Amino acid sequence: MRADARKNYSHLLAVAREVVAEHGVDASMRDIARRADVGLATLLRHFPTREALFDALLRANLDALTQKASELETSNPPDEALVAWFREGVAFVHSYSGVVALMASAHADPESALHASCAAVHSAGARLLHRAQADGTARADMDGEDLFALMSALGWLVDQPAFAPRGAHLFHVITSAILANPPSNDVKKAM
Amino acid sequence: MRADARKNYSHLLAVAREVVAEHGVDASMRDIARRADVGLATLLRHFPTREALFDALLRANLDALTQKASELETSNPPDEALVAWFREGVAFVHSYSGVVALMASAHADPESALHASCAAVHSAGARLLHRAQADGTARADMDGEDLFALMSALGWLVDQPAFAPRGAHLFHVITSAILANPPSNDVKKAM
DNA sequence: ACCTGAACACCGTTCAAGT
DNA sequence: ACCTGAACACCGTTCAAGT
Repeated sequence: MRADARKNYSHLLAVAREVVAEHGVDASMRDIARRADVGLATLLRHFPTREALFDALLRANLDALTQKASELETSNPPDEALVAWFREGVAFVHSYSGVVALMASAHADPESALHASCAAVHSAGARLLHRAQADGTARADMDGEDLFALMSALGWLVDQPAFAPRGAHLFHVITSAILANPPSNDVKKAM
Repeated sequence: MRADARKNYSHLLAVAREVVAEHGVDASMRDIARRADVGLATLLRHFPTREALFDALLRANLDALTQKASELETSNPPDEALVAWFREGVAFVHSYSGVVALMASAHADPESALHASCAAVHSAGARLLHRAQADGTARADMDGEDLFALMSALGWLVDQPAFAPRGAHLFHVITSAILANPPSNDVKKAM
């Protein structure tokens, strides 16, 4: 990669981060290019599709979420670790408006650039869930896929202005469904 | 309304129903007009905004959902009635792809054409919830808003190709969170 | 190698002109 | 009253032409 290309690349990424923070995942590619003082075709050259752009934007965060699961796995009781990580996950999908739909489709499509990172998050979560299930503190009739789905659903909920104010409470309700024997004190402690 | 106008109106509505069934709520207005063999401006004249179109498309179904709540209220035990209606609601938001986001925003915006019908659904659900709470079969720390939110979240989940296959199971998980004392047999009976 | 303007096919909105 | 084509300002995609 040539020097000017590399400079364009990182500048575009920084600008994209701003614009997406403002307008969510439906931000206009043209708008990003404009704000970066660069031709639209140049943006498309670095990121041929909107998904490629979000791959670059989100990969680090997704990997951090996977990493977080490993840490919690060794240092916390299974149920608290699960809830703490679940909270972390919901917060992440809330980081950019609309990102949850993107992840859901990336998760379904193996061709997607984000698929690998999503799968890593998925299985990191599954490990935490299985540990809590073995411990008897998480309901047995769930798997990593269900956990991922519920995390996404909560992410979607807090993304809706109508439901965002109730986010914390809805988190509590869904969490209590995941924990087989939900003593509300323990849940609050883990939060 | 003139005769030709009325004819156009109902024809547009029928065509819109088809196109939306195919392409979801993001269907192009231009496309609908085209398929109806009518000028785009004519479509916009009858339905000035996409939301006005969906008001016409969905109002009958929303009112039916409200009606359904009243019926269940008189003829079923509180917990079964609640679960049965909840299921009905999830099925409805699944009727057109993407309709759940539309409803969430209509619910938040009092100016929306769909606001009244959404509010009616909302309070019909709240009545069923309160009845089950008084009965002791639904958890006490929820209100109609939470019920509406969870219904929407499930609607969103089954709308995602990645999660749709697990819809029934996720319904069961969330339902068990709503019912304070969830004996899985009773839940299944109510389904 | 890398960048870019321009052409293309789409979209929703608006409005003057037709019947 | 009601309909409509056309102009407008947007969008993402593509590509020949520039450095």
